[in-house]
Formats: sequence, structure tokens, C-alpha cells
Amino acid sequence: MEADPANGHSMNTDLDIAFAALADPTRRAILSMLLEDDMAVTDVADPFEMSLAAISKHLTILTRAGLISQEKRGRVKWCKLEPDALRAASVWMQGFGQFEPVNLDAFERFLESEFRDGTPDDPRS
Amino acid sequence: MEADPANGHSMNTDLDIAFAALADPTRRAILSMLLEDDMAVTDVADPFEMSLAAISKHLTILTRAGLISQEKRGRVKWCKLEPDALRAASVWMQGFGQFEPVNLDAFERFLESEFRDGTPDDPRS
DNA sequence: AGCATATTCAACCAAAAGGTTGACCATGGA
DNA sequence: TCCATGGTCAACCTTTTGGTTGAATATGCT
Repeated sequence: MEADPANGHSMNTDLDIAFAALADPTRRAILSMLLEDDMAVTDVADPFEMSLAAISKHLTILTRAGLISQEKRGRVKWCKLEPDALRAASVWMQGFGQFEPVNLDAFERFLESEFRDGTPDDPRS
Repeated sequence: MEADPANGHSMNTDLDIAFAALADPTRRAILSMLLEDDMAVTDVADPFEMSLAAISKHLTILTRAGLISQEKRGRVKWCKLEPDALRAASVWMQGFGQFEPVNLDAFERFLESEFRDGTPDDPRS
């Protein structure tokens, strides 16, 4: 059952957990929601059609993956995105293909072009 | 079971498949091996302690995720890394790094138009 | 033709994932 | 104090996942 070949490729359990957490569409949707703002568990669960308990489990998985943190204030548990946890996964993916630096480059140009057209407060134009 | 909340967060099945494929350490190790060179199925299986059939299944999963391609030449099936498939996942993750209100769909179209003409975005020949 | 090699297929299995429901604790407010 | 609210726990169920084995298929070699 071991995934560690003889030549020393690592079997990073953190990555297992992170990618597995990201593999579920419900959990990715939750992360997207938290991108806009911190939310209480009940409010996170609201747009979904599954039970609160199910969402609670998803949040536990996201927490264990380090992708969110949960802090209880009063009787409300607030969920907060922890985007830094994506860094390990991102770094791993950077090992593949030169597309990542290119992407970052392209991303900047994309942002720039986004701002240039249709943005009223752009000095140039 | 639906992951599509009312406010329109997407439920991208491609991302499901890609992240799920990446969640397994054996499959990530395979990808790392293929980073160095194209390999036959038997050679991919060699450093692992599991059966050839198991590795064959892993390769099928990676293929379905688009992360590798397989081409049969003679009786040997060659496995080739397809790092472009990581792009969608990478773009999704980048949405969390920088907290820009960025239109990822537009970014995808932008990338497509960038790479459409004659760009050698394949690291190995 | 006959055999070895490369790979997949089919049936099976155990464990993990993702969901449900109902009971249970904790907290805030009347 | 009593009750509604917020959230988790425990038990259970079904489907998926990741592995096994042995047989089957396909190709190459001599």
C-alpha cells in the first residue's frame, strides 16, 4: 500500500489531505463562498440542499486540510478561509510544466487588460 | 448531492476529477516519474509494491483526468505527462492567492487565445 | 507455430467517503 | 428558568475507492 518508490519520491500526506479536500465540489463551493466573507456554519449550509450535519463534516475536512479555520464566538462558529494552505499544493503543481510562471505572467497581463477596458477610473485609457 | 448553491457557484466536474486524481500519493508519484521521461506501463509499475493491474487502474484515472496520455506503440503503451491539464486546477487555486475580484472564465478564454497559436507549451518534445 | 512479454479485464474484497436521521450539548434571550 | 438557536455526535446506509487474483488479449520473437 506504500506509495514511495525506491528512487525517493515523497509520500506527502499533507498533499493527500489538501487535494482530497479540494476534490469535492461542495467543499470547493464553500471555499468560494468564504472568499467573499467569513461565515457562520449555519449560513454556509444555507444554500446547499444537504443537511447541516453533512456541511459540518465538510467543514471539519476543510479545517483538517488547513484550508479554513473555525473560531467559536458565543454560540456561533465562524469559518474563515486560510488560503495559505493552498500554497503547498500550488508549489507541488509548479513542478509540472513551465505553464505556471507563464500563467502568472499571463495573469498579470490579463488583470491589466481587465482594468484597461471598461474601467472608469483608469488614468490612461 | 448537488454542489451548486443558489447564488451560482459552479460545480465543475473536471475539477472534481483532476483534484481527485491528484489526491492519491501513488498517482502523484507517477506524475513525478513521468516528469523526467515518458514511460511504459510496466516501467511505471516497477518501483511500486502493488500489482501491475493496480498501476494500470491508476493510469486510467490519470488519463481520464487528462493529466497523462497513453499511446500504444507495438505491444508497449507509453505514458506521457500532460501538464496542461493542471492549468484549470491551478487557475482555480490562484483565485484564492490574490484576492482580486477576477473573472476566471475570462481568464481561461484569455489563456486559450494566448496559447492557441504555435506556442510550444509542451516541456518535452 | 509456439512461447514470452505487455497490458487489461472481471470478479471480488475491505475500507473510506459522503450522505441521512435523531439525540445531544452549549449558548443567548425572554 | 425555559426555550429557541447553533452545532456536533453517533449510528447507520450506500456508493466509491484502491487493492487483490487469475484469466484473457495482443504483440513480438525465434
